[in-house]
Amino acid sequence: MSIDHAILGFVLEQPAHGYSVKKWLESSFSSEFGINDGQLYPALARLEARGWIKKRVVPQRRSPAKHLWRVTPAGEREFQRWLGGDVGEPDARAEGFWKQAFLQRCAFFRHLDRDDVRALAERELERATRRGAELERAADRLERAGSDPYRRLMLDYGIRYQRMRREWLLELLARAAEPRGVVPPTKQAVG
Amino acid sequence: MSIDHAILGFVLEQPAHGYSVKKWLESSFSSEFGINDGQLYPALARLEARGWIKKRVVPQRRSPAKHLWRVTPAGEREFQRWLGGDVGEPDARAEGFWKQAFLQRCAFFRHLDRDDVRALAERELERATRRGAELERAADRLERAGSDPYRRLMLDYGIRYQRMRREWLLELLARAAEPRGVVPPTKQAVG
DNA sequence: ATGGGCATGTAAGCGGTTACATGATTAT
DNA sequence: ATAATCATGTAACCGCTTACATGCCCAT
Repeated sequence: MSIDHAILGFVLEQPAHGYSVKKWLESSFSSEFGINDGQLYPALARLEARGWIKKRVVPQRRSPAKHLWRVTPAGEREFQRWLGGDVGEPDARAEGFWKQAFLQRCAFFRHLDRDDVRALAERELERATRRGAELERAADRLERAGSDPYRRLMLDYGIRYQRMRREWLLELLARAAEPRGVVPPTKQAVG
Repeated sequence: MSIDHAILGFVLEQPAHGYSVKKWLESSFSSEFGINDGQLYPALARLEARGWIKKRVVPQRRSPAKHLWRVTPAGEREFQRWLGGDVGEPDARAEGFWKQAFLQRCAFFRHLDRDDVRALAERELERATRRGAELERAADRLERAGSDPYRRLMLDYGIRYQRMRREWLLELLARAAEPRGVVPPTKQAVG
């Protein structure tokens, strides 16, 4: 579910084979954002089964044949649907990088027009604000109950985290408001 | 693996039955830090199988019998071993609340002496610093490559996150240095 | 009567990681 | 010699979530 649309987005920008998607993720961000073989190849198979991508097999002299994937029109529609749609409530227990629906989408915001980006960011900002307020209420309760200071600090971690998210979202909103923030998508085959 | 020791720690403080552990987590932090039935009861069974907890069945008039769990001496040793041991490299993709080994341990720092807490926190601080530096290098690379500003922002998210962690850890270290930060553990049966 | 609280569990599924499997090429 | 790079995949496992199952009590 989660990673599939990210892969779809990357292949949409640059028709590529599995290995190059992997390398691209690792190089363009940081090694830890790379994707796992055991997840990458099954994901490509799923996307193909759904009719969202199609492969062209390119035989190699020495290594296994490359599967050059490209996104079908149906895949492109699906990607746009996903990108503009509602993110849903964030799963507080899954705050990993690619698991964070909003952050994942952020990788493809240049394919979305400014107003949609602003709308998504503002909704996310509301969520961060609400979550922060909840945690502050919980912290007040702990404070009044005279609890263990280390447990109080655990909530403080969450409070700081949500504050950081709000600040980051405000920065994103500011950038989205700039006159020439959006770069047109490039389409080049890779590998 | 992960949640098991947290449960062990809670039961060590207050011998309790499953349902009350659940309620306790939800009430003392925030509803989202609650534990799932499908995870709680199997976890208790695992802890029992390992000989770390033992139950006393308390029949109820109207509801199913309560299983009052308490930690065995072996369980207490295991808990101390886990609490003081090395956390290991954080899994960057699992940044959820209970998945974060350091944060999880933080709930039980009052059972650890100040020096151990400081040592753990300083190691964690080093990690946050290192991760932050890595992300900043990656951001520089993106900057030089003239990449999509939204993707640059994704890395910024990580950078801000690690900065937040550093600040929080410094606060924790400051608290740990205070004269009377440590509250003696309470032991009361609950439910 | 309906839903929530109390109290215990089980089963199915999902996303993700780790390890396995293959095999030539190139760099240290 | 050894490891890393390129290039594809499969299998087993793990932690967690969701849904199911039971049943009594109390408040609305």
